[in-house]
Amino acid sequence: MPRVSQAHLDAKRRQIIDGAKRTFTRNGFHASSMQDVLAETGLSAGALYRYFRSKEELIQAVAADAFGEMRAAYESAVHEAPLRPLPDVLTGVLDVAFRKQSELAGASDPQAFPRLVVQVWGEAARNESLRAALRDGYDRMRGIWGELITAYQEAGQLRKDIPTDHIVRTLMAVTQGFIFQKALFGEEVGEVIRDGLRALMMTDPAED
Amino acid sequence: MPRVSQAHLDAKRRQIIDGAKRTFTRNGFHASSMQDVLAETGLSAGALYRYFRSKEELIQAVAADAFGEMRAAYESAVHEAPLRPLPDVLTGVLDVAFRKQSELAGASDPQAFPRLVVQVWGEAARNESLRAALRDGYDRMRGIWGELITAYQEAGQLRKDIPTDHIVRTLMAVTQGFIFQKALFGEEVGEVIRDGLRALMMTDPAED
DNA sequence: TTGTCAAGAATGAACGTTCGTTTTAAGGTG
DNA sequence: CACCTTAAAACGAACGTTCATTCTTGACAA
Repeated sequence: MPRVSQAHLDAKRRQIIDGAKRTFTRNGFHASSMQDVLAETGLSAGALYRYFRSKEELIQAVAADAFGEMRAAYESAVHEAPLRPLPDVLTGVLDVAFRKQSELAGASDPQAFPRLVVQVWGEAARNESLRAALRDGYDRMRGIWGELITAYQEAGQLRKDIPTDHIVRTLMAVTQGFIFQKALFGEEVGEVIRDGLRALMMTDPAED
Repeated sequence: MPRVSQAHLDAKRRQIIDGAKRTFTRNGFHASSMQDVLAETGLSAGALYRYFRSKEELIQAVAADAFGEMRAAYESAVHEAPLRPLPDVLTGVLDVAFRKQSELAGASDPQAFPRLVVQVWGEAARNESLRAALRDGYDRMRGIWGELITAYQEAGQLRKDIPTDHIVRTLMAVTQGFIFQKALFGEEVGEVIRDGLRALMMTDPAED
């Protein structure tokens, strides 16, 4: 019989992941030492190693957590009012993702989450199993977004003679690019992405 | 008076950077040890440390080198035939960047260069001075691309009532997103980006 | 042309440090 | 008391870097 409740165990795990997140955001996965993580969480080595078998496992958990937040943002955009302007949809994805993180870490640096995401990308570029996990997640997103884009195509708002998935990947590329720009340069993104897409889509200026 | 020619010194430096590039591409900056780099270059520790004072300095050099190749690709696109279709311009940027790297490393993995670029992004997210260097480089690109996009706007191919820089940043975001996608998923990018932009821009299907 | 030599370039074992992880023992709870 | 959790010290391995030493180079005297 366990000495502490499951809820307590879960909370502890969360505490570790949150501290590790802050540490890794600040200094990357491999330039952060376990001692850095321990200092940030306020735990001892023994305590942490009860919940995570290795640094590798902790990295996986943090990366999965961060990616999960991103995926939730992408998927929530699908459930908004149908056929609203595409620029607003993309802006919404980034808004949700960035806001979510701020809530979690408590009024944190608005660049924090994008920076963590970029770290995850870098880690995925060298870690096959993380890369496979991201690929699965993105495949799922592409499927869901495919349905969304199909609706725009059938409504005559996007060309029908172009593969839906190509449009999806291009729109996702826009969001990914802006995550990068936010992470590195910190400038505001919402207005830019909305304007940029509007210009490309030749939306009638009178619509604004 | 030096005992060996400047050309020899330069070649040695290039040899180190190339070996370090391969190593860092494979395993990231901080998960690669100096011994990994030494094995890849075929040099001894002392030899390498004659050319680079520290691992940090080597990382900076490799990152600057990789970023320089990207910047060259972006800038070369500006000097192509004016006002050709924007989707082709973006495809051209990525083509140039990816081909350039293949030449250098000799018929290497087509994902190698995008992966290195993503590693550079991750490093920039935690390294202030590298981040500042990237910001300078991107600022310059934005300026040059601004002139390009202004031409499209004045030719009536893009809305004039939207800040040029917002369009530039959005187009750059597309390329950055596809670098990420290529790095992680390896799928072909040229066709996708061309199609995706065409769909967004509502280009008349008959044009194809 | 050849032999000599000073100085630069390269070597690789060894250094002190810090890494991720394990062990040990005290603390706390049912 | 019985048992689990935690803290803290300790571990061997691996890290980035140095340095005493050996090799290599090219100018120059003969």
